[in-house]
Amino acid sequence: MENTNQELAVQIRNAGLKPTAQRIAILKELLSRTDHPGADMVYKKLKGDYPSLSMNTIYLNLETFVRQGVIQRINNLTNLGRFDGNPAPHHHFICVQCKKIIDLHGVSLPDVEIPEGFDIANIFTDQMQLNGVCIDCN
Amino acid sequence: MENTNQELAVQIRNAGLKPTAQRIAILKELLSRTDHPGADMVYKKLKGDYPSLSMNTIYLNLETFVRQGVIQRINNLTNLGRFDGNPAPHHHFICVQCKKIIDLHGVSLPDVEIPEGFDIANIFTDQMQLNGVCIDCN
DNA sequence: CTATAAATAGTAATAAATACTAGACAATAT
DNA sequence: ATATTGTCTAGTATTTATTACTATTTATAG
Repeated sequence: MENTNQELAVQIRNAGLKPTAQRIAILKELLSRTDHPGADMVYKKLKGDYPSLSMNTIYLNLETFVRQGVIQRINNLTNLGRFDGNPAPHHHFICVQCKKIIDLHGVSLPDVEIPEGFDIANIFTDQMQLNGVCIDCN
Repeated sequence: MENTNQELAVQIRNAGLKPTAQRIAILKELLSRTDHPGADMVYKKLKGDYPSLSMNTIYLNLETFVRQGVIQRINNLTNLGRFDGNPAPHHHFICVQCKKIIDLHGVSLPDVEIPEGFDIANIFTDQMQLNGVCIDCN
């Protein structure tokens, strides 16, 4: 179920954006792969077809797509290393706005569907990260 | 329940490390605050008491502490922005070793204790990040 | 077709993290 | 006490990710 450029253009226009060749290519690339790439991975892949493509364009458009709800950023959390003096497994809540991190205690196995060929035993079910908006930012 | 330098030194030595003044200061700082700081935040705080302190020392020792299980890194995930072409809320599994990201579907509210003054309504319970080790790395 | 507002490319700047090296320090053996 | 060994720190240099800036180009409304 590959998306045509036509369909992608419509999707982009519906988000209130101009469907440029670069945007279509970036979105198509994101939709065609399942590895949740970063900016450089997208760039490396598209550079062949669009030699003049700028890294800056990738960053700008990824951010624009996120803002318009066309895609989502997975680690909106923070690009900074963050540490916890307590090494015991526990959950963390991360405010997507101010990047505040709050401890959450209690242990439970979330009821998620486990993908084919995937071993539930290797998930640290006591070390989840929950995203949201903290009291202060709300 | 402030830890004494004595106690911290014991803890560091138990982890097989030399309890240097810098290490004690870094660990004490991490244990005394609840905001899960990054390297620069620790540095800024300690620079006053230890003018000769190097940023490099912070990085090295934080990593050393993590390796020895004295502290934990919260976003071991990745230092890269990562994106998902599907904007619909769903869970993600992240391999702490190879940084692979895998979609997990299904929605459930994990049974965690909510801290005082915290609003459960602001947690995106359908956008959790689960950590673990993927099949390939295991 | 033209005007204009938005988007891109390219370069430069910033910031986080890592690499490297020389020197300092501590523990132990002599 | 002195020498020896290995570990740790400071300081600088590098790499890498990201953002900022600006001139040029492109898409689209009029």
